[in-house]
Amino acid sequence: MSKDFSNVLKEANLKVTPTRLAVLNVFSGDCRPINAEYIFEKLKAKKINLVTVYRTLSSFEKSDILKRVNLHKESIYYELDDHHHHHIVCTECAEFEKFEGCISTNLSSFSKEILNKSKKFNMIKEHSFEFFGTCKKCLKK
Amino acid sequence: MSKDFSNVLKEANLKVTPTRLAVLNVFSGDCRPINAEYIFEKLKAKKINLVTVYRTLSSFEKSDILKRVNLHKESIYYELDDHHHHHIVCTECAEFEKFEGCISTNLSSFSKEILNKSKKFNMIKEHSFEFFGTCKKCLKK
DNA sequence: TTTTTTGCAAAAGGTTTGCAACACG
DNA sequence: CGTGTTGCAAACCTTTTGCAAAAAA
Repeated sequence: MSKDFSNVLKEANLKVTPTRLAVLNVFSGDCRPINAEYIFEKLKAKKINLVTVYRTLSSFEKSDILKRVNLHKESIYYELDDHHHHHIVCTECAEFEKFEGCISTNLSSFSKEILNKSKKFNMIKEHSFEFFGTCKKCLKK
Repeated sequence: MSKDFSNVLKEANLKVTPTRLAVLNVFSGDCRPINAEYIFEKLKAKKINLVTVYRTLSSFEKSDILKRVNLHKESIYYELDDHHHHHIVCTECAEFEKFEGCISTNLSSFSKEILNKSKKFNMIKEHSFEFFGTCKKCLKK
């Protein structure tokens, strides 16, 4: 059931440890944004310290294995930095959904245009693009 | 130098107090996303409690006077909810810049398309769209 | 006077840090 | 064996809450 992510870690110059492999497996298991607390709960049986989870997430982010996601939530959410996509997020509950397309075609020309007009910036590294709404369940309440 | 925002407060059914007027003036003074700490510092002379600043921001957000902005920063940023725009944010420092255009033309048709495909959502209330990069000053370092 | 707002102190979250013990390579 | 990783305890920082005093309408 669990993949072997040793090579991912080696490529990132991170030592292969049971903790790190376990954390990566949580991400590949439910492929959606998750936070430190969630991983801690999922791995409770392995008695991994919450602090270690935070440090693991932080090092994975630096190594571009994980990516921070902005969900307007109280804590920091990450997901595997594998393919480009965005989210619709429910502002009432924890529900959300991925969507694959971006603003597609004209994004790169749009960002060039922005940079041309900009006095302070001449480089864009990434962008956020999320929709916020109320999910069907919350609408019924 | 300072505008009178009494009517803004009255329309929102909020009582007109010196503290609230002062906070609104900070926002209209530097029109950019700011956080509680910043307002607290700006109004230090008036000896306004930080807790009060938090409560003020919170009530302004509920009344749609202010809007939360997602800047990937550690604390919550707000700005006046007057006209639609987005930001380029420096990931290295506090620098950022507004830009007026949105993903413009095809945003609404894009969001309809997203909702058609979605199983969990049938309503979108708002969206985030921010560029992240390194500002010219930070690039030089 | 009634209700809302404010200040103070304290608590609550989420996240980070220091240091020593441990484990990967 | 050396350096990177982990656990534990404690600190930190931002934000929230409870309660009583003060101010708005």
